[in-house]
Amino acid sequence: MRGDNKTRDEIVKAADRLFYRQGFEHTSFADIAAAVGISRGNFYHHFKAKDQILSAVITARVNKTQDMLDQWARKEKDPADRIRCFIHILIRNRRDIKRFGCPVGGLTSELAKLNHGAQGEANKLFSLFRDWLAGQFALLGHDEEAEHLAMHLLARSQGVATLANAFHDETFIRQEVAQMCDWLAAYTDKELA
Amino acid sequence: MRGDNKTRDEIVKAADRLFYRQGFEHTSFADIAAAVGISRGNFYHHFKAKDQILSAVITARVNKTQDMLDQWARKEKDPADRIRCFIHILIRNRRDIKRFGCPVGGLTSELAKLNHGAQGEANKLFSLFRDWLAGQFALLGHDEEAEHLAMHLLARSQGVATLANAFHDETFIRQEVAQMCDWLAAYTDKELA
DNA sequence: GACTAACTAGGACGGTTGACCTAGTGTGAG
DNA sequence: CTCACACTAGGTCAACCGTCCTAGTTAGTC
Repeated sequence: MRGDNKTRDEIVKAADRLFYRQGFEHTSFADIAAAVGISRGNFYHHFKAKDQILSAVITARVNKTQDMLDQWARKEKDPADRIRCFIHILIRNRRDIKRFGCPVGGLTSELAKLNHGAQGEANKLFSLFRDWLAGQFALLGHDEEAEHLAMHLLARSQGVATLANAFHDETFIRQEVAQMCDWLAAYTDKELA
Repeated sequence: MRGDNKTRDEIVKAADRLFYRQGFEHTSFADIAAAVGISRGNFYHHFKAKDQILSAVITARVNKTQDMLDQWARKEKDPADRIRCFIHILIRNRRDIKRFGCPVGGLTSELAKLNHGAQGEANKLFSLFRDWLAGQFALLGHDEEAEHLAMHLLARSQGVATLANAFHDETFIRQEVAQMCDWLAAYTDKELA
């Protein structure tokens, strides 16, 4: 099969999953190879080094995230509903979050500790959410504080994920999501008034 | 020197620092030995395995944290002021948080990904803060919701640390600390009213 | 059917890791 | 003084890591 990226895609998919569950450094080529069902030495035909797999994983996550944000913007016309879509990721992914934490925060923190060159790339994931959220808050008439509101919401989601993971507690996620929605309502009521 | 734990204490101190800055797995015996200025093979007289160094580090952190909480309780009589002490750790440690994130959350997340046996031990750090904060909220007359208020505050601090680290932003810490104090004031005003 | 290039398998490499061992040093108790 | 033991230095070990290499297979093109 000429130019077929099936194997490459499967490597990225397996690496994505393993990086999330075990962390980047703790995941070896042997782990990924076993998950995909291919030989170890085969990697270097698709990727020159492990860092390139990381780059591919991050790129895939960025694209997937962008698609998700676009979809929310298409589906929901009210910016407040769009923001609620973001908040509810915590509910939708609660099982994984409880077991493995937040994929974005986890990778970012690890790369920061490794002082890895791909830190900037990984941060694009956070920036993507931040800028999109800020855009929605601006649409709600909070231009001045839009970016800070976005950062605030991002931070709260992040903290909820970390603690839900530490305490293996799903209930806490539901409680905090409800509170975040209340918090959001206080900002949307202004529009109605 | 019989029974002198000086070297042992220095190993724990250096390991503590390096685990925070580089992560547990990414820190090797060679790193710690270089930091302390001793030989590699020397470790096994003080610790049987790397995991025992981790245990010692966690125990040291737990004791240090307990002392800090006791000190706050001794110094401040108003529970609200005590909680403000907690919130202001973010300000006091802003430099390190910006560069290395939260020591508690970072270690907990890493051990969770490694599925390491010391997860429970590390979580004691979180529990310590949670229970102490819950105690203060109870003193403020919020018995029923004390634990959730404690978890809420813990989550927000955690999120702030993660994002400050990701975006290398100290200003964000100050903004969020101010907001957390405002949030706290809403709960203390009830007492005054 | 022959040629080319994409793709795969699996072994070999240098380097690093945690762990272990042994020979040696220094100090305090008797 | 001398013996015992806490302590240290540094080498060795197997296991694992990311990387690289080569031989073999498959599949499109002419």
